[in-house]
Amino acid sequence: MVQDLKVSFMKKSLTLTEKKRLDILAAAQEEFKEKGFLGASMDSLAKRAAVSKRTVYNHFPSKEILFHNIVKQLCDSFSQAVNIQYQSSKPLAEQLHIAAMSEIQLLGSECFRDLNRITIAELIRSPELASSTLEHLDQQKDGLHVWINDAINDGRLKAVDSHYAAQQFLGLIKASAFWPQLLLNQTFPSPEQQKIIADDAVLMFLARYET
Amino acid sequence: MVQDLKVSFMKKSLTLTEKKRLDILAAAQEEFKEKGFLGASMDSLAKRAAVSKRTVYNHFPSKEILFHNIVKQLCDSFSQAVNIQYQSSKPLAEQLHIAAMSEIQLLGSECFRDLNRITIAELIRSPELASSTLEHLDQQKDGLHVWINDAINDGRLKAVDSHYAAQQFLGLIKASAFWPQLLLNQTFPSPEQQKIIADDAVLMFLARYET
DNA sequence: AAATGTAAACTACTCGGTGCAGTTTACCCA
DNA sequence: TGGGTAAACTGCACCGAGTAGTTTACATTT
Repeated sequence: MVQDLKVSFMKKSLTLTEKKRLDILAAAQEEFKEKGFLGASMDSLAKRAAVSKRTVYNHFPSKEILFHNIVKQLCDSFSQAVNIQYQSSKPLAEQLHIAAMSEIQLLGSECFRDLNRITIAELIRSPELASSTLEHLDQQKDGLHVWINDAINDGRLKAVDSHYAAQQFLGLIKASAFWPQLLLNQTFPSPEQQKIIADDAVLMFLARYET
Repeated sequence: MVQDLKVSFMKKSLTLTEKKRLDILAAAQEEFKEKGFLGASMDSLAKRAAVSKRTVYNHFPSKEILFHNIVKQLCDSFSQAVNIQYQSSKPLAEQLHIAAMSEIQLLGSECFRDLNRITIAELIRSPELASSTLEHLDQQKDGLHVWINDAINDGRLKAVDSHYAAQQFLGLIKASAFWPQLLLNQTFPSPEQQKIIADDAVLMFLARYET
């Protein structure tokens, strides 16, 4: 009984304060996504969250800190990276195709798109503001580069700079499934188109690098 | 003699009012490049140009119009597009390599880099603000897509979507010679690296699409 | 009744843009 | 070559709106 009260009390106090926090984060994400760091207004943001501006400042001491929290939150939300484990028993094409498809999935995911819409514009002019994005931005590349190294050591790929090769592979994919969507608001490729994009990337890559 | 006088006279008269105009444009380009459209300040810009703010507004009625003039000026400065003319008598690899190299040259040129630093950030959030860039941004792609169509009609490339194929080819190049420099401030590839990038792009492309 | 969270007013700016008085420059004509 | 006229430039004050962040005073809850 006493415990029940205590639990519900703590739960409520947590959720009520915490709910405001989440409301603020959600509103801030929208605001930053729409208007960028400079364009976003703390007043408008507070209104969006249906919360007093003072409450915003109770949770986040400054606009910059709030921005960093947004970026951090978005980074965490897709922490499961594109994981590709080299397997010497399977065909390279099969493994690469899986990697390509999961990369495309990542590029198309809501949170990844949001993260990029928010940070890339800031990245161009103030690297420190969006610095936490950098590692995440190309963390897939690192996974792929390890896979390529493994395949090279296994004698199944030509000995090339694995970072460079990974960059090529991902560039091929992003050219169709990332940049046009980010910059030109093109629609994201359909599942069939995704398959084609992945296939083409794999074919081109192996035609060049397979031993 | 008379002509000399007239020339120097006209030159002087033009340059003095026009010089201010050019000073303003130069200062505005720096300001926008450093701080973006929102971050740029008309006061700071006027001080940079060593010109009264009123004079700025005498030449350009608003910040937005000034911005558009900057973008227009930068676009015009590399109006000579990447021109690739299909020639059935020459090897595809040779023609593509030339196209790739001139594309890389364009990507590395000062004015093109400036244009992109200024417009891409705005492109993400306010397409209309940087709309004039769109055509120029991918005008090379259009040239390449015509070349691909010609090669297909000549029976030397498989029948594929030429826009898509051009996108792949340019994506391959941009992955190494554009995006890392724009977003991560990486150094531009050396001439030897450029040659490698171009070669790889050509090899991959032809391995996939040559008949 | 105490405490907390709230809204609204407030501070001390900066912004884009304008009005204006006075100065400098450019150009034409005598 | 000199003088006059018109245009352009200057610097300043100023406007209204909006900014991040802070204070104050009220209301709701427990």
